[in-house]
Amino acid sequence: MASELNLKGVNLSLTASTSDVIYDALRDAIIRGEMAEGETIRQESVAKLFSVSRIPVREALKRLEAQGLVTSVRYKGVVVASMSPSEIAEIFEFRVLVESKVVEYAVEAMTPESLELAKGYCEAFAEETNPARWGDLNRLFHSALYRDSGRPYYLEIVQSANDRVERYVRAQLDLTEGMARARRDHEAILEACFKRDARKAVNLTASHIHNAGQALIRFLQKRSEA
Amino acid sequence: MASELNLKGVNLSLTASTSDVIYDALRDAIIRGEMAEGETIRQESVAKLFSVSRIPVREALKRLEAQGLVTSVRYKGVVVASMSPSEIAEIFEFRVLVESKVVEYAVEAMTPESLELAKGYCEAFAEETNPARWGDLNRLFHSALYRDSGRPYYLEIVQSANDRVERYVRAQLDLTEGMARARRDHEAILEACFKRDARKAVNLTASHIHNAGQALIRFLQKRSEA
DNA sequence: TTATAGTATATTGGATCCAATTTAGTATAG
DNA sequence: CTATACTAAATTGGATCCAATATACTATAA
Repeated sequence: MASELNLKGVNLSLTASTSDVIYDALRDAIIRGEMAEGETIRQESVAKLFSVSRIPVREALKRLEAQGLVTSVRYKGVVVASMSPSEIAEIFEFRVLVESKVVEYAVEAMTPESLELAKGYCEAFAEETNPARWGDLNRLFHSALYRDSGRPYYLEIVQSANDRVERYVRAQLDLTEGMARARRDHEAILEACFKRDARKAVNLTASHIHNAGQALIRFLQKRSEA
Repeated sequence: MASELNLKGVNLSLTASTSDVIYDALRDAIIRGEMAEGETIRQESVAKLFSVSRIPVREALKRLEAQGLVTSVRYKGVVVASMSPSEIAEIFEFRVLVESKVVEYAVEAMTPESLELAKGYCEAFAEETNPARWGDLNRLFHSALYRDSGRPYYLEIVQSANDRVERYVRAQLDLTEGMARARRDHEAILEACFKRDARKAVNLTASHIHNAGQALIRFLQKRSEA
């Protein structure tokens, strides 16, 4: 019957199958960095965790594979995908290209509600003391800025790209300097949006993402040398 | 043991599972337009076609769903995804943005082999009389131009975007004017690449995709009015 | 002691079976 | 004749079972 309930603005479709639930949970665990890269995901252990058979687990894993979040080897299993610095750098470069465009489209169309929403997340991000929440608030802030772009496909792609590097972004945010810089960047971007200064919002978004990527690469190289 | 055989430049990994084979076949059928949009795909009929059970079919369908090529409704089945003109227009706009960049990166790095390959496909495209082959040659030509970009992630995204609109592009190519225009565009782009004129190659690629998108939208609107 | 062969266990891929739900079809009431 | 309620068939989602393969372990030989 596809009944739905709308709760706190979150739309929970009751048509979700077990496989969907498992997909969401695994995706969440991966992008949050709760599973180490290279770690193999055992079908049986996931199945036990959710008290189901391996069938829906396997379907969830196929979807994660299609999204590039895990890689699979026949008769061996799937492992959490790991990315080389150059792969990460490429994704950040791509994000600069696409998210800049999305902001450009969004700024002129941005509703007062979206601006307020973004402002709220920006403040919450700046005030949040629990590092575990920074990643969420960071994404919520950017999503709020993008939502009025009128470009659902771009947003889908942006989400997918962000999923792949999310774990590294979070590691970067945990560095206090990374966090401080992100906070300043966010405030500047938000101000440009309030002023409907598309050009400025685009440039600030581009450099925000670019700089985050550069810092992240430096961080990863430092860590690999140690 | 992951043995592989390399045949005519195509790398056939023998590690492919049944589910992979089915995924490839269905994806191919969908993007070639061999299945009507909105058509529901019955698990059992696909399973019979490949003489297997529904299990690998379901896994293949999950992957297609993650790629956006089909949409699924619980207990009803999956249907071949259909796109509205505005969704198609968005993808073409996106392709202009991303593929232009890819060409820019590729032109300077393009090897003589890639140039010859592109030339070969360009000529084959121009001379091919069987419309069913135009779509393949069109994609092979563009892929040849992109392959030296050094941006595997961009290429992944470009492929995914093209998959979604491929069926419509083919319909457009079938219009003789569409084909004639594509041929001229290809030759001009190729010439710019041979001359290492990145700026020109970028501009030509952008307008090539842009114009194809515009023509396609007009075509679809005409057809819907009739 | 170490390397190798062989066996046992663990794990994945696929087939078959059952449950939940939808869809098609039929009968009945108005 | 049409609309509705009921039943049967078709279809999907999930569980359990079996086959194929990989990994871990053990024993044996040098």
